[in-house]
Amino acid sequence: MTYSSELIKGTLKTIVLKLLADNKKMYGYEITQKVKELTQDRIQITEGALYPTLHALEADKLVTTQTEYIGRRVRKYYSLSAAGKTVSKEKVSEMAAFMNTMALLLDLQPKTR
Amino acid sequence: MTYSSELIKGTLKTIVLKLLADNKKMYGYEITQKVKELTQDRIQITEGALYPTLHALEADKLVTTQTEYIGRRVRKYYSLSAAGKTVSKEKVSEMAAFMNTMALLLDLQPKTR
DNA sequence: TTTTATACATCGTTGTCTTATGTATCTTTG
DNA sequence: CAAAGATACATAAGACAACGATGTATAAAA
Repeated sequence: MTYSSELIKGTLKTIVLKLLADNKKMYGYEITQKVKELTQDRIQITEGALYPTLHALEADKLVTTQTEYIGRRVRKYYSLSAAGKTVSKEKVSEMAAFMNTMALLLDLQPKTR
Repeated sequence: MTYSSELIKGTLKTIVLKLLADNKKMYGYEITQKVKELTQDRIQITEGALYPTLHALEADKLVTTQTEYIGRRVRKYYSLSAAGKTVSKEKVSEMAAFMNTMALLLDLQPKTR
């Protein structure tokens, strides 16, 4: 089962930045698999969404890249820049605050209980 | 302070349905003010987003409307239909589940603590 | 009397994601 | 061994939601 994709909108960049903050370097396909695994298949990142996002992060200088070859196959690793680390933290805490507000609004038990 | 609006995307319908579940009948402007109040100005619903959403909910038969006049000014009240009540509950619990998953993914303290 | 608040509505633009498509290599399986 | 599936990148067309601007109109406050 997957969430109605509407909810996931706007969270992709945050997810990617957080994973990179935890893992030093990751490549695109690895990110999709990691998210699938961590969320027990509940969130599936499509490649059509991920790659443009990674390219945007790179254009914004939030990540740096390094290409490696596994046999003859290309693998493009992404790592957070200094700026990326800052933005990652900001995005994650913004998400946390937003979730608390939503919990309040939707009358769910708030985290501070 | 307002959240980077990206996060709010996809949650508007859920918010509206939840408010209507709690309040029997509300009109558009009232909804914008209620959300502002409940979230202490952290979430601001714009009219350009709200009215089309309300119209969509109506087209989907999730809400019924009734027009009233306050003096000479029109006010359009929205109420949940039976189907709307069901969908409201579904959307809210989907949102709750999604938030738990995101908390897990972002390594925030999960709600069950 | 002008500004602000209330109250509705639509429309063009933007941004994000989906779905589809394309290329290529490597591994597993019938 | 051939086909299918997994790994790995990428782009492009289209859908859809929300933003920001704009418009109309009434009521209240400054």
